[in-house]
Amino acid sequence: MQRPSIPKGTRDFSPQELRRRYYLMDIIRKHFEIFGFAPIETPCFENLSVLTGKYGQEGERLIFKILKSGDFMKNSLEHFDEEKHITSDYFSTRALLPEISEKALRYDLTVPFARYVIMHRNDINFPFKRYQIQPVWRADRPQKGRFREFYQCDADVVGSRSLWQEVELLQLYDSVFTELRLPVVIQINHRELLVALAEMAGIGQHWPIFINALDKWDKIGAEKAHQEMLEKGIPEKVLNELKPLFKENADFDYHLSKFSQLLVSSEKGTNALSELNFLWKKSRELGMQNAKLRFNGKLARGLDYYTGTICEVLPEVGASYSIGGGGRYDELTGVFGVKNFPGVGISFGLDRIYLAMETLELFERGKIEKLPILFVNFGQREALQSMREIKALRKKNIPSELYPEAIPLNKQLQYANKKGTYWVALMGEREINEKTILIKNLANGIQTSYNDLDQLAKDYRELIK
RNA sequence: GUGGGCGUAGCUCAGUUGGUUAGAGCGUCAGGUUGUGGUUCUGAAGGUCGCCGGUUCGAAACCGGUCGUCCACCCCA
Repeated sequence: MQRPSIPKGTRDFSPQELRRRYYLMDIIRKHFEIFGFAPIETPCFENLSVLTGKYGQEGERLIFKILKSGDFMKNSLEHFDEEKHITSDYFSTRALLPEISEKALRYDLTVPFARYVIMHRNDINFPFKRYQIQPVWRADRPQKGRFREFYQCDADVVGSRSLWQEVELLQLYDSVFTELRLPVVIQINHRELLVALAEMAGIGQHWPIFINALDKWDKIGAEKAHQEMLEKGIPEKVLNELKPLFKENADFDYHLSKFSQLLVSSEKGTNALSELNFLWKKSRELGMQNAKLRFNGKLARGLDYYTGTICEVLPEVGASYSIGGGGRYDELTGVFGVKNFPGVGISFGLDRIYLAMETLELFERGKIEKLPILFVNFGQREALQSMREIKALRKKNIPSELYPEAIPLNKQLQYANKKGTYWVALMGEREINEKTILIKNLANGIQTSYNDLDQLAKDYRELIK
């Protein structure tokens, strides 16, 4: 017999894990609503044409394509006989793709949202603030903190160029991570600043190459990055000017003033810097509860569609991968042939937030597992009386349940213990006669006799608060 | 797409230069305990050593292939 398995990079979620995920989702959703975002959902798969050309070369490769259902190869093989196909790369994946696939799993939530906005633009009241919590799929090779199926929690605003949206989104990040008690650093940069730098470096339209090398600065070290840029044709003189700009541990103001001096003659650069300055100043005046804002001139972000401010969230400790990211994309709907729908948005990476929370042991059991009180089953007569009490407790929103069978008490306690139950209720002959309920706290073994259901409910509510 | 590590019980892993019948801890199940769990004691079940081929008198071990998995790069949440 064949052993069953699941595709690599996917996971089953068991009760304890899923409760923790729901806890995170509930908090994120709550703050989305408080900030005035409205929920939408889009299909798990889109027409392939909606997704292609939006994510850059790397991203394109990682889109999961869905095979057509028909017998499409039959057609292809007929064509194969023709001479012109034999000489071409007809059977290369690229050439074959339109023949075998026209749909794909969504790669992120932003592009489907842009598609949604275009299709519903006559019904939408702009500026439109939407949130979306759904899985996305990437045909990446899995590793630590990287899955092929994972959840994104996105909040985006479409229809406003106001920088107050950016300020608000930073506040949103701060609110969520403050409630989660997860210390984070939000790194901020601006796409136009990078473009301006590339222009100054004299490599104009090849700025992605420059950005890519810049992005490696932290990973491979300043010297190697320097060397790589030289090889890519960036003048030594320019590099020497740039170097001090990427100084570690310098504050926002330091960076802004240094860049301003360098880019005085660049309109793009000056504009980007004034936008960054606005974000920085307003965020400071409003105040951030916990999240720390850092300027990072090396932050690039690979997705093609960003045009303005970009940001990335990292856990303050044990930071190896981002747990959120976002930015402004003023031209995204343009690729669908509709202009003037500027957008800006952020994403929370649920799975990575989960990992960071787990590492720092920030999941509190009482907040996450609202486990029911288990009533022991002593027999038919006691079970009926237990069910009466359970019904009353449930009406008070106290989770409770009856063990379904009258097996020996130690077996029932064993079950409760494994399940993680906080309280077991014993209602046997003794208790029925005395009109009481005996509560056993499994954490410490202490037993308390209750004759008032309201008091019992109140104490339990306190316990799982 | 590129590079590396690891596949032995449900889980984590031992297994000597290749040598008879493959082990431990945890977990599971049964019992000591039919109104007291989590501790403890006794016992039991559980394996085509990932798969295919090769070397050998003999392979869990060595070689080749293959599949799976984890990690790193690229990129990203």
